Amino acid sequence: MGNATSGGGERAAWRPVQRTRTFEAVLDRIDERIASGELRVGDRLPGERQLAALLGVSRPSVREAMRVLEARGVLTAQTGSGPEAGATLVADPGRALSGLVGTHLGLSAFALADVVEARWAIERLAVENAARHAAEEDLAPLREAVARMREPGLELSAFHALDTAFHVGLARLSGNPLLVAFMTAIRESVHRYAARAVEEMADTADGVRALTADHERILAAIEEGDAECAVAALDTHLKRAYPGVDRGTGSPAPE
Amino acid sequence: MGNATSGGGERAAWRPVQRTRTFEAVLDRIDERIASGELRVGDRLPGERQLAALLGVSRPSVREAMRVLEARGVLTAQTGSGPEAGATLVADPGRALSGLVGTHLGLSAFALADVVEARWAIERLAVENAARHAAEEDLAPLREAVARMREPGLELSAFHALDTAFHVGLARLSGNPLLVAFMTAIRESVHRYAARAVEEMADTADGVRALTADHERILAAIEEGDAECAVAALDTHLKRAYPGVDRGTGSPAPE
DNA sequence: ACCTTACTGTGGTCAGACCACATGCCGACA
DNA sequence: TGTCGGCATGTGGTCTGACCACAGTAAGGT
Repeated sequence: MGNATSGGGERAAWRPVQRTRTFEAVLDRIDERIASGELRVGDRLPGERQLAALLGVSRPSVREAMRVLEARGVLTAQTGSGPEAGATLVADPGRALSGLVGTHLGLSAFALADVVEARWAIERLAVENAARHAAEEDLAPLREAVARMREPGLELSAFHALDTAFHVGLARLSGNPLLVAFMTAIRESVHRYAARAVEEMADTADGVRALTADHERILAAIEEGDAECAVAALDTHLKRAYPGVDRGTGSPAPE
Repeated sequence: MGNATSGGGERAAWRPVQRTRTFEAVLDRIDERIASGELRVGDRLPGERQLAALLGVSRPSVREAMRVLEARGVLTAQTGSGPEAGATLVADPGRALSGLVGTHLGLSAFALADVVEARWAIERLAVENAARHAAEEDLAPLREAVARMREPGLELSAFHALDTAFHVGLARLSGNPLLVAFMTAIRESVHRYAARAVEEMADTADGVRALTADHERILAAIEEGDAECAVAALDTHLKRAYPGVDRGTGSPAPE
């Protein structure tokens, strides 16, 4: 087709043939089977050599496609033999999103304030949903996290871990896996790339106490099913944790 | 752990040596330089062969790391020679997020309602920001998109393209690139994976008219800087476009 | 002065080999 | 009879070296 430059009467613009690298073709084949439901979480892909033979490509091309799927958080690979070995489909969007957001933070494509702002909106939604329809038994992990924050002599890193557990648990309560992925990514990438800076608040015993009290208020509001109050408590909490970022709260900031 | 079942007196758990694949090591090296600011958008990486030599690894390992960076939307590769050739750092989180969200949608790790719900929260924030501090000249693209929606005999696909342009443009007005990426990803992946189904609304001329009127209302509210009204108009719009999804609206934001 | 040609360096692809690892079979030994 | 050790097998992980298509660029011929 469009190879011949001979003729002269073409009026319609030539549609440029876009080069498709073979690993992208492999990716498409796998994506098709995922979209059609033939491949589900827990399924294993054929071995790299076999898959390469089946698709008529080389092993490196298959492997590059694997790396992309891994970067999307839908594949893990195990060496060895036996039923555990091979490439397995998983659903781990959190890790994948962390890498994405983290790298873009490093590139300054996102500012820290941008990320915090988006997180704010996401978490408001999560808290609201949690207050509306959270099952009683699902609250246990959150209660435990908050309780541990009260333990005396808590290490700063331990507090941060509990804080993460609390907020990710909050997202989990919402029942929306996308929110969980988002919260996981934000916590991890902000922690890795923005280092301290943001979490200086928790440096003092008073800060820890205040933040913990916020957590308790949020949790209490969710237990009572009071969405409005829960969101308000969240706003207070985030305003305390990120003093530099006013936006994202909606109305309380009349500029 | 439990690898060595021999001894009996170890009280500290063995820290399992985690295997680091060499492409991950390469990735770390590049990530470091990104995080430290040595590598910025627009910079080029050394050639694959050279980079392999510099890091003491093979070219395939370097290439696998490249594929991951590409999947994160921070790298593109051009063949040929000259100043345009080679691997260039970019910031294209939208495409990367699209692949991620799309694949997870295909895997049913996310439900369509989950994605729409998150989008709702994100777009509320975007619209609010836009109403607060959008520059007058930035509104032009949106005005044009809306105007074109009024053209008679509009193809369905054309309407969808304009619709996408409008909503992504809305996110752009917010000044938060993360919101832009998110909106791009949602539009594209929902369109690819959920196919029609969701957009049946626009099937009728009446539907198109109603949705276009919504757009005009949103735009008008932003022009007047009335954030509250803009968000309300957005809610109306999304409620109309996705009748099945009630959540995400929360309360009309009283406080 | 212009066009053509060959060169160079880029990413893209391939084939084939070897390694480390994990399992499971099976024979040797107690 | 039971257990332990080692081999066979198959997995992903890695490397080497080669070739291709492509896009500039410089040298050469007209």
